[in-house]
Amino acid sequence: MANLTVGENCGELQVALDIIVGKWKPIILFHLMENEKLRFSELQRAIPEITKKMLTSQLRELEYNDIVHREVYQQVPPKVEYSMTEYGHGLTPLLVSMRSWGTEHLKHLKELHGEDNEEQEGKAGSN
Amino acid sequence: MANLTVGENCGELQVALDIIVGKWKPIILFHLMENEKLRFSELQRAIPEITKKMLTSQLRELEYNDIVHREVYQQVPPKVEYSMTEYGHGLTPLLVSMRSWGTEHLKHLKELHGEDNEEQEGKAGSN
DNA sequence: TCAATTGGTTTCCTAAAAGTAACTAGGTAT
DNA sequence: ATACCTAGTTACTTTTAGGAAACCAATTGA
Repeated sequence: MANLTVGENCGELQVALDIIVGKWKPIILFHLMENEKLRFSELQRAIPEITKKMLTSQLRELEYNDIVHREVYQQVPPKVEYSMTEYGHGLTPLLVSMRSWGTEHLKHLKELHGEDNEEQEGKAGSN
Repeated sequence: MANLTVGENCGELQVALDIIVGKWKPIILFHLMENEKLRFSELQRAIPEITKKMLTSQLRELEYNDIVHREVYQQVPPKVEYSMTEYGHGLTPLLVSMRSWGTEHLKHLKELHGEDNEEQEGKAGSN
């Protein structure tokens, strides 16, 4: 992981970030945090906008990182269940903290900029 | 912000994520957390690999979100100082927690996969 | 007169992330 | 015989993030 050399101390933060960024990972994780076990198709139904490809790839990355467990039942039609690992549950407090901070920040932003301008959202629009 | 409708409860997490993702934001934030005030050029020197364009855009987003303050001195050659806002300091615990978690996770990954395979790093290499 | 200074902006380009849609296996129900 | 089911994979396209390099303005110092 090349970014480890970037900063004196922030490579580790990137490690944490890498696990939860990816447009779909947070919502996948919250569903798994709330549900104990979910089949592939249940996740698909819970997150209708996600494609199979994305769901698969995000789950595989989470599996690689030992955050979720993948249980394959040898039967037809196939059945695969996903669940948080014991280790993965250690991520929960962080996720919850981030969500709380985000909730407060939304309010803060509305006070600052008003809730009208839904366009720019801080991405410094030009370029 | 379209993602607010994605999940019942994870849009807020995305809000938090949006602020700290971006290849350079964490390191910028850590420098500002440690330094009280830094000029644009000091940040450039502190993070040599970053381009002006990236530094500018990341700082602007942080400024929009009231995390950093931008102070312009009307003089030539220009002088601009960046610092964490009071509000921005509220982000520090989260950043520190994420870094800690990342540090531990690196160890965990090495136990699982060994420290040899530096290639894939969980991005599920095929496609 | 001309280079050096700072804090940018602008245009163009590449690489990575994400989306679309078609295809697959193998057993079951019609 | 054929359509349907699940949990994917594959090939291709679009979108977004990020990078390289040139340009700029106003003043100072040589």
